[in-house]
Amino acid sequence: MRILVVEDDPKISSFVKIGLESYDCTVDMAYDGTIGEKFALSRKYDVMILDVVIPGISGFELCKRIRNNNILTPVIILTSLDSVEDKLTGFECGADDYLVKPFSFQELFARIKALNRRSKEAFVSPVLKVLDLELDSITRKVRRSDREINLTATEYKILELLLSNKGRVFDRILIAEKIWGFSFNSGTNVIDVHINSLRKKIDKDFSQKLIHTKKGFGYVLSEEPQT
Amino acid sequence: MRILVVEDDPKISSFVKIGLESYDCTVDMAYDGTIGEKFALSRKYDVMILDVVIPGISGFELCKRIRNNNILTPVIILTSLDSVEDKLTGFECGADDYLVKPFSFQELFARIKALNRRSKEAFVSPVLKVLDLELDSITRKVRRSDREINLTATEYKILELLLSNKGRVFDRILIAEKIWGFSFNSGTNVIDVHINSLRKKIDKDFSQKLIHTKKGFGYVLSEEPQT
DNA sequence: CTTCAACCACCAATATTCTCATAATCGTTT
DNA sequence: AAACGATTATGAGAATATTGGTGGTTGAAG
Repeated sequence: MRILVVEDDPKISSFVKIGLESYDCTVDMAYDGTIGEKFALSRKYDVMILDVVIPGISGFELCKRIRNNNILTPVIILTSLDSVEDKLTGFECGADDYLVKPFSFQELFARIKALNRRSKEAFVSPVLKVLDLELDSITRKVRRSDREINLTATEYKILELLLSNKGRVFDRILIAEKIWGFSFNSGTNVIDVHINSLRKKIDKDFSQKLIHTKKGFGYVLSEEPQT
Repeated sequence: MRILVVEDDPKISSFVKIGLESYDCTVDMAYDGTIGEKFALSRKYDVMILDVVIPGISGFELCKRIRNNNILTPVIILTSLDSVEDKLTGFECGADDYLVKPFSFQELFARIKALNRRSKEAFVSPVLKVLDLELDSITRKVRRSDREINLTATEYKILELLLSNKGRVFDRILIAEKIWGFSFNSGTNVIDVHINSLRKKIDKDFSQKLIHTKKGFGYVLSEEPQT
């Protein structure tokens, strides 16, 4: 994890730097706002930690400029300014969190992780999970209620598609495009057959069905019982 | 914005509820953890605010269960437990923020906005909406006043057409072209029949009608009662 | 040679779409 | 205001489309 710290107090900055590095983070330090801005705009970070009262431009101003440059990296304001007004200002400038000094390093790190979890999470999760159905894209294993299920390649691909877009309705053309790479419309019911065998393996023995038919449209994977 | 508040202290919960509602938020309240869980798992919120020390299951446990159910809604822990250990526990349970009582409502709301700003980015589901009627083209779900409505393929297509051109009058030939792909004029009243069944599902139980007839022309979807 | 995944063709069950006959409504003219 | 014709609404059932499921064929891998 790469982190930018903009802070002029050498004690605090080294305290933070050392702490973060002990958790395998790469830390860039800036001791004033102007230098901080150069870092912030030129490199990509996972999180930025900004003090407010620093030489050059203030942390608030810096945060604003970062957002004006369309950089969405999570920002934590870390400052001794503890009034509600200052906190509101911080959030208005586009900060994601505001932590008042003195602070516990553990709390700072927990907040960093929380922010980071959120920005990563949406993208890659090795295990897709809906209810008690799990698909591990690393080991390619599928389980329902901890019972392992053996899927063929095509079944797996279809399930992965539906599972990673839970709630989204796929029509047959779309499924064909995603699985076979081209759109052949109809003349065949391959998809129906594969869906059928998927259902046998995944839904048959469970009262809570996961694969639903949207008649006239296609199929969805959803935890809600079909309407 | 729809918010769940799980809090047993009536003073705090009404304080929060009134505050949020003055900012146009819809607030659901739960006074203990078990009821809170039911709400959290059955409805969709933009943010959930959890106290820790509540009857039934604790806020920490509740947060864990929410995450185990793959619900990514931002969670703020709001509690008087102010030790670093408790904070760490909160974040470990999957919370996004942790605010200690006593707190300023303004700060709480700023944190809600900050979380919401970020979680909105990832989640864009194009929803057509007129008044309390919503059509989600990804999940193909249609709701009126949060009540889910089941439409057939043709009904859905017609509604989508009207909804995405709210206020525009479509004559039958135009509707036929858009839905069936070619213009067959008259000799049939299929469209009337489908409009009729659409109305039964969408307008029948509501005093505010949305589908209107322009005699001699065709149909419009509009929120204004027609002249 | 055997096995198994992938695909295809078909049937029965079910849901949807459409036709048609009739009732209700609207606009216009008397 | 009443009456008329044109237009639209509606219910029922017939016609059609969609889908779940089964069994069989192909072709590739071991």
